[in-house]
Amino acid sequence: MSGERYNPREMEPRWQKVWDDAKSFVSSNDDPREPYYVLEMFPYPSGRIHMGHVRNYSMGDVVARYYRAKGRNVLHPMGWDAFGLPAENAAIERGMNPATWTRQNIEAMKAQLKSMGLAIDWTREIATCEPEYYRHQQSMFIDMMAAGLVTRKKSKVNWDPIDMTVLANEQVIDGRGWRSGAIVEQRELTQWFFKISDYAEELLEALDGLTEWPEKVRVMQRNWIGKSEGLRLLFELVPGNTTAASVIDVFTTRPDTIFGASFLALSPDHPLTSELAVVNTALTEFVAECHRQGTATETLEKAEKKGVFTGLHVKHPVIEGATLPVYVANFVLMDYGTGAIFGCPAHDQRDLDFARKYDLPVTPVVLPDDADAATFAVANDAYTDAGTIFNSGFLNGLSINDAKKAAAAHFATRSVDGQPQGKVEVNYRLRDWGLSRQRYWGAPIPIIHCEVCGTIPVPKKDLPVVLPDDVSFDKPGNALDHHPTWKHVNCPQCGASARRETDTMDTFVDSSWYFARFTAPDADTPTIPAIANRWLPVDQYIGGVEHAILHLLYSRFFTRAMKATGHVGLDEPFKGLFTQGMVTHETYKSPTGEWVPPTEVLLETSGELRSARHIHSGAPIAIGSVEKMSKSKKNVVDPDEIVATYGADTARWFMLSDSPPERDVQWTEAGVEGASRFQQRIWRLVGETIALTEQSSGTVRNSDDGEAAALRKIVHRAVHNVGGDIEGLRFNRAVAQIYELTNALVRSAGLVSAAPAARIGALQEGVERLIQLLAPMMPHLAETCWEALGKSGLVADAPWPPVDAALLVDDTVTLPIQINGKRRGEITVPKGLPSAEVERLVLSMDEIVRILAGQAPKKIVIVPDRIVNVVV
RNA sequence: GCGGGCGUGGUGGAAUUGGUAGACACAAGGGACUUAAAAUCCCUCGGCGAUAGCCGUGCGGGUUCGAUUCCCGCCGCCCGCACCA
Repeated sequence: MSGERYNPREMEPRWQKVWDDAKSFVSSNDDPREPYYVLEMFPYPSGRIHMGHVRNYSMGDVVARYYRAKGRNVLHPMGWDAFGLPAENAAIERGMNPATWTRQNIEAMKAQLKSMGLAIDWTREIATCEPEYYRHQQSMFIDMMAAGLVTRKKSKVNWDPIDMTVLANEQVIDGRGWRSGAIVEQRELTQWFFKISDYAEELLEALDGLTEWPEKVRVMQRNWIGKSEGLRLLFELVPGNTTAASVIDVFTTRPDTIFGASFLALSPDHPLTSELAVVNTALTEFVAECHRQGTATETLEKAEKKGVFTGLHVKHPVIEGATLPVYVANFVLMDYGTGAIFGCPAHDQRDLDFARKYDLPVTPVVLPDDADAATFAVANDAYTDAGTIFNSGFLNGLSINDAKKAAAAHFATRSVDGQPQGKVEVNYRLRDWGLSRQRYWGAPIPIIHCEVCGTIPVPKKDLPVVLPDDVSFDKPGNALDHHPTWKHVNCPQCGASARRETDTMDTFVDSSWYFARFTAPDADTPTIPAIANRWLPVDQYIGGVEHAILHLLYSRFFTRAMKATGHVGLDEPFKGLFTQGMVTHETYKSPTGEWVPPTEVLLETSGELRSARHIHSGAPIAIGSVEKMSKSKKNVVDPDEIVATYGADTARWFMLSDSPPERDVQWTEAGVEGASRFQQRIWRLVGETIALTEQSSGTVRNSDDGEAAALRKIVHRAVHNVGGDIEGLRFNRAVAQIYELTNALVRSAGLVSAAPAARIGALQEGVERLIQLLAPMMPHLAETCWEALGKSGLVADAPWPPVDAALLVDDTVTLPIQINGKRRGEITVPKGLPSAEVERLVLSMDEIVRILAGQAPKKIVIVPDRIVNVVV
């Protein structure tokens, strides 16, 4: 066997079959060992895996295989986020049934994933588009409805005119649909909502407990929930106004600045605005203009603060006899607070811009600590920092915080319109989760609309509500709604003819609980709570940061909703979260400016200079910037081709090397070649080791010498470090450790032939450990080597090698010697040698005596077993 | 604008609580083997000097015996949010 190159194309399928036949990665719910649940975000079955998947699943697989070796009962499943629009688009473009298209894609991608040799329990595979899955989702929807977690309401919603469906707030990015990129319109529709806002405070507070999540994601969620504490304040309209309303309700976080109020402003969408606009044409025009500008404009920040006076005035709430004009202003949002504000120009930049434009008074009421009350004035920059309240009657002299409290207390005791004028209120930016989608390829919402009985949940015995197969997509819009018979049913309560809900659920509902379904994928109920509670929360969840809000926030809510309805017993679904970086690649452009795929580019180097030309035409190619792999820039590398050329292990190894996993990794041909060479190097090392062992058979293996002892130390250290790095998800460092160990073993193998047999024993043991360390990352190669070394069983089943703690510590230590902080030499001394002794040794060294040249040290700093610094 | 992160050789990146900066890898250069190539092996590889010297972790200060690490002030890049009252 030695001398031959390792052939991954031959060995990889072989081991995949062995693992399959041995059911190596099937996990049992009855296994008494401590469970460990590792999960990568399940893929959308687009038809082909991409390098991002390879990176994601390589990481998860290392974790899964490592904890298996550590003796944990590991759950590492895989499924398909299988509902969604691309299937419908394929149906429209190719006349294929969405189910057929999706199932074909799943088969193709499953074969690709299998070729990666992942340690996945395929017996638990689920696809969200199968009735066996979504029936439970429908059942939970009904439970959640009964628990008051679902509502149906008419509201302004985001309408995507290309995908012809409603989108949740979280799915609108910069005013555009997250999938289609179309500018989103506002429409009034009656929709189903999950009451996620009921959990705003809980979802916010629990973020502090998610210590194994990236800070970045927690901050993003915190901002998204957007808590602010303030005061609801009623302003009385001055009698004689042209409206039936008697008060305007305002939300503020700065009640301390109330004495500086100089106007009120309503949102263009405020009900009072609409009422007044009926008779006020200037206002009507202004509102229309605001709507034209919309929310899509990216220059909102720079947009001029504009408004129209309504003709109304309100009483100033704390200055007797004073009134404030009421405007409609373009910068006031209807969907935050009450849709109305009071403007305090001196201490809010927007209010100041507005006041300057319309010549409204600017009265400072917060005095900076170093300013003079007699001269302090606000010019073009509002003062928003700390200070003392002044110009403010009963609030004078207070700090901002004390003044907030005092103002709140004041308004709580005053009454307007028969209610307290001021009420402390907490506001959240988080809106309820609109889940209705006007599309076919999703889980049907299990509701029947009856003229007599109203909206009635489908009785559970009638679940699932199955999507019809015989649909046509010849008309735009919702194919379910166009189906000739599907929606016509009888009311389950009164029997009268009724209409099925034709909206389907947002696909983010599907992905909000799949991790729980994996724990009992064949159960008759959505979960088996005792089993789910044992596996959950997911110990390590791995995926892209693009789901920081959408999927991860929804899942956190849904888990709570499942708890409220008795399906699980926990709040947080993911204990550890890791967000991996993207896979990038150089981009290439032809002389005519077209993108050229890497497969058509021939790279050349002469010295440090790199150039490229077209592989066929020879035309020069410009090497462009490094970008995320994307079809549009054609800088994608197909995992299938990599697996076919180099094997899965090489691809996995490269994905784990060099770049820290949370950062982007650049795919390069040279890098893959390097990974492939390393694979061969391991194989040669194993071959050499076997040859050496055979030559020395019969000699005593356990005698020892210094070389062998040194090698053992290196090996144990590597085992210790690699384990720690995998647990900390520092795969790049684990890889570097393995390289170092390999280098040491190769060196040792080169020296061993003329050496005592003891060294062969140490070498052989070291190589076995190396193979075990390698096994989570290059599992096929590791099995091949394990077998060649004559080890019984699979390395996949071998326990993680124990570490002899005694071998992790040295009995001597090399101390750097600094003179005035600069390294001037080193000394090797027994560990723990008293400082006085170290000092004596150092000062007697020729080297040091020479450099000191007779100067007497002022001070000698000795950090035991660390460093010596001589100060002169 | 607000929030988060980052800045180290030609490149990706290492560096416990402040303690030998540049591990490991890639690229490059030189050499060995070979008829040749590939593969493999050996050597060099932060800069300037080239003797045992000096400088060096974005820039400028500071704290310290000692700073990539801590503090203050700048500059630059990336990501997220963005009229949130």
